[in-house]
Amino acid sequence: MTKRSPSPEAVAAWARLMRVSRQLVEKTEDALKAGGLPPLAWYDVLHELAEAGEGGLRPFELIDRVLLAQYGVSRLLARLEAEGLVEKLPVSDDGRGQTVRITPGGRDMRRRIWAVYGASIAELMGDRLSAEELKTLATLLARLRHPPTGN
Amino acid sequence: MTKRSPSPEAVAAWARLMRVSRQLVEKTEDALKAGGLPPLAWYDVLHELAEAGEGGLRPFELIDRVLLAQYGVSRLLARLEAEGLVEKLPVSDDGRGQTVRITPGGRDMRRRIWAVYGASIAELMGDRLSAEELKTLATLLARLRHPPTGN
DNA sequence: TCCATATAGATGCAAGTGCATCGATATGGA
DNA sequence: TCCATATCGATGCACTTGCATCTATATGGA
Repeated sequence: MTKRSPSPEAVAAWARLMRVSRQLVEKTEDALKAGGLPPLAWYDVLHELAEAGEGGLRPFELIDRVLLAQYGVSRLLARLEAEGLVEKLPVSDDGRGQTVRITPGGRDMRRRIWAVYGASIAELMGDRLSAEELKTLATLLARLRHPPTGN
Repeated sequence: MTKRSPSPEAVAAWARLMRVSRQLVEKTEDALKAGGLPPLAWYDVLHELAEAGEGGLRPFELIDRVLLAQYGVSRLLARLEAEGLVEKLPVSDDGRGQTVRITPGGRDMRRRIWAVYGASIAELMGDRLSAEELKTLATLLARLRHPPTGN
């Protein structure tokens, strides 16, 4: 099988995507640090758990949602639990598993992170592109998803 | 100062951008690993040094180009040197500094990485969006750069 | 029932990263 | 000239991540 070459347009778009996404993450992480808040990954997990409600989520369900490896989820949950932001409950019908639920403290932390995170998004994206442009951008990016029919 | 809230469009575009960029990086890093090749960051540095030619670059010049912290560049260069992919030369007019130059082995490695990297870009971007769409995407992303007048 | 295999989640170890700081040289002003 | 300050690059230490593997439980077929 022969290796293919990307078009100049594909390379240019790739380069922009790599560079800009890293810049935006860095800016946002810096803002969180400046506010004495934990990294973005904590927000992602707390957000998913808040959405999930009282039923909580199984760790393996978090893996694809937050795009973290299995051991990454395991260790992140251990840290969140140590901070009292989530609690782990045994699950009755599967002795191997557990259910992870957000605590009131976790909801509060999620809110505090969002105050900074949301402001960062507003500044870095909302101020720079119109609503129409943002929709176009999201649509184009959606076409790059993996798997193509997924999220 | 009051914290602002991002528009739904900004949040949606942000979420897509974060998720897709991470998926693309992950896919590409996986392809490199599968080929027994080093991470993307190595390519970035080798690419910049190849572009710079025989004159090479000072480490501090690499910092902004590859979006790495000072200590990140320092240690990455040490690894590249240990692999014989770059060489460090003293610079006559500044006793603190050095010039880093790519070696033939480094150029070869760059080529080998590109065979996989380029194919990955072609598959992940070129196959999914038209040239027009790629241009639109790159243009929109460029508006998110930091600093706004920069790269 | 028993056992081979699969799945959920945790973890030891090596490698990478962030932070703070260091040593060395440069620079500019008194 | 001298010294305070700035810049270049490296590094010790703590923490995080990746990889491989482990333990424990579940499942399905003979």
